[in-house]
Amino acid sequence: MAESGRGRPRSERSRLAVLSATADLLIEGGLAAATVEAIAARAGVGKATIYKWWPSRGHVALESFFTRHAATATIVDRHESLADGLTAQLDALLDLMRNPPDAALLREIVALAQTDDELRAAFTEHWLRPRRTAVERVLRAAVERGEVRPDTDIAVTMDQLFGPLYYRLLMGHAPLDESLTAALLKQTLRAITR
Amino acid sequence: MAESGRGRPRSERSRLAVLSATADLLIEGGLAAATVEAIAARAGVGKATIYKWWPSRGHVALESFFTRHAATATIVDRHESLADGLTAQLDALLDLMRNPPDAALLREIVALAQTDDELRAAFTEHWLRPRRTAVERVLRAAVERGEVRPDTDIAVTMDQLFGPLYYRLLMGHAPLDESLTAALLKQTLRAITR
Amino acid sequence: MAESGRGRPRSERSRLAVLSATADLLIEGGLAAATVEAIAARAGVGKATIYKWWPSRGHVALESFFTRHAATATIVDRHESLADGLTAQLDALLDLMRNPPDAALLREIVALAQTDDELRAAFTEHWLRPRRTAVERVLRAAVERGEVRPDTDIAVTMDQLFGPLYYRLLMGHAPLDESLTAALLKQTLRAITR
Amino acid sequence: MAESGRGRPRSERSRLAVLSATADLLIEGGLAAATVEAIAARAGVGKATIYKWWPSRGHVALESFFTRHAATATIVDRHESLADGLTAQLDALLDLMRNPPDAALLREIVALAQTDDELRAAFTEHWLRPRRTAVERVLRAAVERGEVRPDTDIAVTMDQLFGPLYYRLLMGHAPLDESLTAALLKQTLRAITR
DNA sequence: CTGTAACCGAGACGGTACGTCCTGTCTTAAG
DNA sequence: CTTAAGACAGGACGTACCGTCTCGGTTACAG
Repeated sequence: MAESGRGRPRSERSRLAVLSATADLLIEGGLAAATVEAIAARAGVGKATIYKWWPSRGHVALESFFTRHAATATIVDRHESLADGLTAQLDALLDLMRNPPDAALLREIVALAQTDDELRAAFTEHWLRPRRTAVERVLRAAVERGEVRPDTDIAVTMDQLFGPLYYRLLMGHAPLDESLTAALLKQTLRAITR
Repeated sequence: MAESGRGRPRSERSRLAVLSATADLLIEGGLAAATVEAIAARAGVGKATIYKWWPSRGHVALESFFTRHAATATIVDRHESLADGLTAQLDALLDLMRNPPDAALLREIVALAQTDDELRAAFTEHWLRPRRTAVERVLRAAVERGEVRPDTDIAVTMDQLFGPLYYRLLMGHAPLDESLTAALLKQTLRAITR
Repeated sequence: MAESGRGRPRSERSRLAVLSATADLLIEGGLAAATVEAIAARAGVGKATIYKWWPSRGHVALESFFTRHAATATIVDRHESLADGLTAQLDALLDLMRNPPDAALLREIVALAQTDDELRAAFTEHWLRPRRTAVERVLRAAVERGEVRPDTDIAVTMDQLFGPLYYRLLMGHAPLDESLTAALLKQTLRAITR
Repeated sequence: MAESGRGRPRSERSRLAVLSATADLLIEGGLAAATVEAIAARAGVGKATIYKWWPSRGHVALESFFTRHAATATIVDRHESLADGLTAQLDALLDLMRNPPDAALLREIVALAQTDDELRAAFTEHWLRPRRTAVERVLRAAVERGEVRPDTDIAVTMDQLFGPLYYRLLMGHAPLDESLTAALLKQTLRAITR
């Protein structure tokens, strides 16, 4: 009953200015520099405009981060072997984590998400889920082919693949070096294949 | 000699008042409530005294947290079997993570540590390391007994045991239920035993 | 055009709340009690708002002080005789200095002004200048009437009228009693009239 | 009754170190830099030692200031003429006020004295009084010689001589130039001589 | 083609916490 | 009993952001 389309529409111009300003600030000074005030000033946008379209600065950063890394989520979609499929996903994530600016941002977003439930949900939904879904497809295909034991707990298996990467990223107790994904994969395959 | 013992000595009374006030605030409102200002006010202590002895509020919270959980680090010290030794450590950590106040605090400390290198180092050193050391001892003993393959990467194995717990704690993509440690253990043992 | 009138306009409500809170605090505890923090708290205003519109707490106190004493500056504006004109101005200032709260505040403002150039300039401009201008007009009129010697140094004459009052106020070496202005006037008239 | 000479005597070494450190700090950064903490640190003295022997930092500064300017108080002590005696005193004070570091310190001491009654008393007693006494002696001698009218208010006369100097020093509304004392003297003599 | 609703930039607002500085008091060990 | 050292409680400082608000002005659909 007339409710849509009335009034001035959202300015696409502002949306892009915000995301671009945020990306710049993130590069220059990390999430700490991407305050709402700084973003608004740099983008030539009112603070209220930001609050109107994003729930918090974390969401803006997240959207900016997603935009840059949309591709890596869906790397695996072909009839790859189990090992190749998993390797592709893990290496893509490891590469990202080994790029200092990306790693810093990822860490800071996870940090922010600990005190911002909405952000944590968004991160889980739009960052973790696609990657887990891709890996899950690979694993389920291998189960069907009989390569992987049918009683395997898929969720736990994925946690044992991804978990160690985030664990090292966040805690810094051990390096995220190139051999890591191979070692993870080796042990995991031994655990889940017949 | 001389140089030490000069001047008024540090007040143990204040130290305890700070830690006690912090513990109260953490319970009541989480890390967000444990501001330096609130701690100082509640403890009847000057802010400068806090800054003098702790580098940041995160360290105060960390010390308060450690004090409460000092015991769990060294649970395993007997001639336990491989499975029992690992289970004991993992379950102790899982129990802590399943206690909402502890879980919330742990998450917030990890979050703070992402933008406070000194805090991250302290957390790694005094929280992660003792637990990893205990598990490492169990694993090495099993290697020597011939239970575990000698070419096993101990560090990666520990990451596959602990990592998934922190991963689920921080991301919230899956529950931290009682069956988790069992599943982790089952897969890991299959991967590392002959 | 444009550029002015942009953004939310300054809140008159806040301005008045600040001045009123300051006046209260000055009465209750003198300038020492009128800290920026206390003013902000009492006025229900953010500290930043105070810093935005006043360079220092001294300026707030000064404005509050001015508001109360705006009238006394322009007492003399009629065709008064030389003696009456000067007496009116001096007595008005002496009355103020003999009122303990006003005297205390005046002393403290002068004190603050010694380490705050901007405040000293504001005090000179908005407190001293109007009073000196009024007296200067009286003196110049008397010069034109031939009552006062034409070679009289007007500035020094005013310093000899006002100076002793501030000198006694600030040093406290002698009382500011009612006979003071009469004595000052008597000697000064003897010095400057033919 | 044994009461004196017990225990360690006051350290003259410390007293001098404090005064010397204060003098240095006053030169370098004015009274603002001469905090009790800074003096103690520079002098290699405990803060408590300062508080034990001086009521406030203002008194330390005052003593340091006095030490440097002890001479000027008693310039006049010979059988000088009225004009010469007054001129000598006024010019000595004006010279001091025209020396920027001295002027700044004098202003700041007067400022501090507005909120420190003990300091104001000390300043009046040891700074103003000797100078006023010297001038008073000159004036009274002139009265006795019949040069000055016997009904002259000596105190007010001195206020009209000294007051304008402090007034200009503190308010800065007019310069403290060389002609000032001459003008003051000219008018004052016209007012008080027969 | 005019009214009106939703948007926009600018930026002021009340708040909260920050980390620093200084005060005046105190608690040691050394002399 | 004084001293140097220096820790202590307290309190104000001036700054930085937060998230909300109030302006004047713009945009575009609806009547």
